[in-house]
Amino acid sequence: MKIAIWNVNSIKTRLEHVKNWLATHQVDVLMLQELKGEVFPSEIFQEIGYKSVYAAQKAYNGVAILSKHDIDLRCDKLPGDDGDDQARFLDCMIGGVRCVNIYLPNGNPVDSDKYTYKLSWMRRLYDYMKELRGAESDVLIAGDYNVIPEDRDCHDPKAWEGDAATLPQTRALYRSYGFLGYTDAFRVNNHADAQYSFWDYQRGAYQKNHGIRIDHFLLSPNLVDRMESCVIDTAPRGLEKPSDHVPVILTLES
DNA sequence: ATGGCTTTATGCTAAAGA
Repeated sequence: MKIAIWNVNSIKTRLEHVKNWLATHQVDVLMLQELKGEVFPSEIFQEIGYKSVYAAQKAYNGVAILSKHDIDLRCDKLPGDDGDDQARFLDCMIGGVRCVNIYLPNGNPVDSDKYTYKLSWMRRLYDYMKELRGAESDVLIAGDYNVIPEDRDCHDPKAWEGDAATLPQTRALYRSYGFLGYTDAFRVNNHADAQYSFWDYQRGAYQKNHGIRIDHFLLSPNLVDRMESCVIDTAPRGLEKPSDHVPVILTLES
């Protein structure tokens, strides 16, 4: 079973990229972030063999799950704040795997309520992940975390010092997911530096590989045992009018 | 370098992204 994540920075603008990528990679599940609009082209994905569910809003945020198999939607809002109406969360059961798609808030600037929102969102996610660890054996929480877990996940740690993606409180909350028993799939077998999932549009960042790794798969122990590989597909970043993020692909046994 | 690009929006400048 192959499951991928991809922050597309507007599904409308990236539709052809996504369709071509699916045709090439034939993943079972693709979880998208940053749809950036109310409209989602479900019919177009249906035509190429993918069912879909989505949570969208005008202009910002938005998440979707595409799947070749039946999707059992469990929840489309992260519990814990009734006033939070941002489209950043989808929880589904697909082929026996609990798949949670997240677009975690960016949080900058850090002296604003945006960072407060990020931290409270991360605490709410902790509670949700804790519940799932008790209820299910095969769980993955994946998507755009907007967290650089360690300095080695960043080309220039100095430049990111003080950013909402690296602040000690952010990293502490991210680590707390590990204490619940979740593992960063990418780092199970890969300890190389300079492995990134995002490059800024400016200053030729991609060509110089000045990137950061912020798109992650966190896996429950059962899924770590089932994991065959977790790789970043950097190729789409080199296309015309690319997203600033690239897909990460998880392959599970059977 | 203060975002130097990119996207969306009852749009033509502002806000957000990371």
